[in-house]
Amino acid sequence: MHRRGRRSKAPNRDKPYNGQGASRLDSMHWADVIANTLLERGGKHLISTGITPSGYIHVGSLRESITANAVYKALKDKGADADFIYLVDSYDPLRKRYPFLPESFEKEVGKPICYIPCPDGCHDTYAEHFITPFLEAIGELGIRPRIIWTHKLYEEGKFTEIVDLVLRERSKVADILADVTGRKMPEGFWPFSAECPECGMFSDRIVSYDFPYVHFKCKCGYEGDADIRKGQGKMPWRVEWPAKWKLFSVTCEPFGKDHAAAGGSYDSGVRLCNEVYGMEPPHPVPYEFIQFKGKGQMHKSTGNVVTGTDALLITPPPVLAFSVLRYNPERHIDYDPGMGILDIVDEFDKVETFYFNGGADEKEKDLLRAYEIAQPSAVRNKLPLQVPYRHLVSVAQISDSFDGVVEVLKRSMSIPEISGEDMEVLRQRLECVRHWLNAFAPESVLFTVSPERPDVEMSDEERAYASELRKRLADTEWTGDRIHDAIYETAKTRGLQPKACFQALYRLFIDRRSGPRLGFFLSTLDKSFVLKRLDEA
RNA sequence: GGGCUCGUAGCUCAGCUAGGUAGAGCAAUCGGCUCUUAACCGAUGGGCCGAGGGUUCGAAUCCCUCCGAGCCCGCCA
Repeated sequence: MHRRGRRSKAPNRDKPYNGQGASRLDSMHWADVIANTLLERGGKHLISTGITPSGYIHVGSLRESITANAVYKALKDKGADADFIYLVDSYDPLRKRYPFLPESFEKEVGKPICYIPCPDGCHDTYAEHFITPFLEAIGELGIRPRIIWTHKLYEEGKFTEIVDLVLRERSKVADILADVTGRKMPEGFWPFSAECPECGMFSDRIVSYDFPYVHFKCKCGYEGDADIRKGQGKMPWRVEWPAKWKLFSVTCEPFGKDHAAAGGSYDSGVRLCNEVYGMEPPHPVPYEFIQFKGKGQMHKSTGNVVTGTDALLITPPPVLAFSVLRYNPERHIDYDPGMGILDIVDEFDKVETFYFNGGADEKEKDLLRAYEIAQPSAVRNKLPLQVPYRHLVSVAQISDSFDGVVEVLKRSMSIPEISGEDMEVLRQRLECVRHWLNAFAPESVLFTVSPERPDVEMSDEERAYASELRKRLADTEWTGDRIHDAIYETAKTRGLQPKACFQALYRLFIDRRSGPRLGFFLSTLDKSFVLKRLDEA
């Protein structure tokens, strides 16, 4: 069905890239499928998503933004009238004192996070403290929705009509919730909690309603009125979520599978849309969570998580986006922050090559599209410089400075010159490699070139070998191959096992018994440094 | 009690919404001037497609059942 619609579009409208621009491929990438479904509904489109920034925000939430952004981009690519908003649920109460919070925050539990102070004193509020780095992170991914703060919506009275509606229809709302969740609704259920001016907590002990005032009693003993026009209270989650759909006319929303379960909040939202709000519910895009391999399930509440920011520290942004976009949203992702990350970058580079140079087969077209959508900004107009990521892992450990790394790369890969754009990519990737080496890399790939001769024992034989190798290398062209040859040649003439020679040299340079391919490795080092070290053997 | 996803080569997964002789990457093995070491190039090996049944001329692909793994909902968000 979507196919027909797609075929009717002007074929090969424009041809941005040499032969493989994926945007005009018959991509059936899931983002395009969703976009097509939305287009069949016609009209304007609003993608909405959001979060309650109650703690450190993990990569799973990054998936939500990446997913929403992909649909948004796909719509835009098809010329649709589309917009994308991100709702920061800043008016939600702090659920509990999370382990990462000081004890003093015990008294803040129950208050809206927009009125709780920043735990580190670096932001104006608790909510800002946690959402700011997250928004910066998605910004790096090129995701820039309109940011909307829920507490402001309440303060500005945007929800007034809807709150009035649900209060008047409260028995209907209660019936729907009871029906969907299968639970018995409490006696005096009101779809509203008032914010107590006395203690700052929310109270759901509502006594009566007479527009615009909700009369309530607080646990703290306070009794009074809350003005629904002035942000003096809020709807509960299951009611508020569809209220946002109503307020903004949301047509599509990605959400975690927790909301998607039968009887979950999407189900009740749909019923409320149909039976109370009188609108068509948004097209759902349920997505599965991302798990960091070997780290167990992540939970916002434990604080013991790999945050979205952390993920970006070790993963180049387009690569992270790509690694999410390549899978269907409902598929769970095991994100391997260990060696696996090297594979995913390699995969990304391979797809990148296909994108620009062609060679992808039919089945890989969706990957090309994923690559395209993953770009934080416009797709480059030709194949970017690709430095094998694994090579970068070695080089990063040889030189501390960026310039030094560039130097080594130029020498070991014979790259004539590097464009500004490529330099940026390189810089970004190098940063990621360094963070990865610090935090996630397995011990087996780590090494340090000792600036001074390491305190290792060398046998007479090994010393003699080093001495002869030094002589030979002095006249050797400084390339990996030649050095490699020299190492073997020397071993041969002295009747030694190459293995033993390798180990001796590794010990001498990095104080280990094994390491990166030796010839290439030494070629990345300064020649006089190498000769000097051999002298010191 | 209910829902979702997954179970295909050692690992990560394609292929399954157009049923027709099993794919990729990584790993492994072997080669690249008598040279094992984590760049690069090339080659090779490796899978009764979780199990059982059904539909079909034909099923990894569709249907049913079962087994196994993970997660979520039935508090709150």
